[in-house]
Amino acid sequence: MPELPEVETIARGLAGRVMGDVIESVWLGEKREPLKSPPQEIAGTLTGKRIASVRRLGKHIVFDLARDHEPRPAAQWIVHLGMTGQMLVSRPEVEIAKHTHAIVKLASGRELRFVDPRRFGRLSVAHGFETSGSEPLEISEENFIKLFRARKTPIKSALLNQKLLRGVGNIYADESLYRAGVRPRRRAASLTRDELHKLYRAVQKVLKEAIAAGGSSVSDYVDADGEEGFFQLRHRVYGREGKPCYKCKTPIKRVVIAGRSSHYCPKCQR
DNA sequence: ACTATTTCCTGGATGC
DNA sequence: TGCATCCAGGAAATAG
Repeated sequence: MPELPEVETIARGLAGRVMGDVIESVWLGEKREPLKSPPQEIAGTLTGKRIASVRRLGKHIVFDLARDHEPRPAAQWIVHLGMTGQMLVSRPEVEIAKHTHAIVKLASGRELRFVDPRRFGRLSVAHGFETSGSEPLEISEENFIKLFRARKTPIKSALLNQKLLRGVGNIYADESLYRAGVRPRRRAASLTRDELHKLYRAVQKVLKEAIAAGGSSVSDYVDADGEEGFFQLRHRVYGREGKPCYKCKTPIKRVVIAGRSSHYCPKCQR
């Protein structure tokens, strides 16, 4: 499931392959769920535009679209991959995968294909796209600590709240809390300054390491080249229910918090 | 202004 | 083997 490190990896891969290319035409499938903007608006905004840049914002992929010969982007194509979404660069002769919801033909002859079996992903267009929340790799420690002050919700839920931090999902929330030694059910406001300091460092460390590893490949995540990441090999708690903690051998516990499976070591995390 | 719960989706795993 | 049921979860919608 693509979170910040996976989306960063994908956006970088896409930038290297389609930046500067021009969109010739757009095909959108029958299903309406994957579209957040009306289909004519998406097709109309994309067609004829040059892809000036591709970047990540939270868990979104942002394609900056410019009119030919104009340096400033006139619009953005926003892609959220949801859980099972993939954005692939394909040659036109490659067979169209099941659950392909959009095909964008490029002047270079290749195609951008959006494939998403579960249809939790979303496509939209925008002008001056913004999202709420802070980038976890850019926020200052002082502002990070302020985010959680006076919040009654479990720290795990607060980490997943995109209006606070954007880009942290279930895997990296669990991995960060383990490294910070904090139990996921703790009320956010109950964390001490020292625990918040450790959590700040842990979130940044985990995200940076995961980006360096090309993300975590669980379920069907692959990057723009169809390559898997390998950070899943370094997960210390996520997906390790019942297995021994790497530090103390205590079996890792799994509980459900706000409908999300949450993994932690009952001895190392307090 | 927050917080908690429900809903959307399909493929893979599980159970009988 | 076949069929039914459950589960994964990001974010929006709904309810409190």
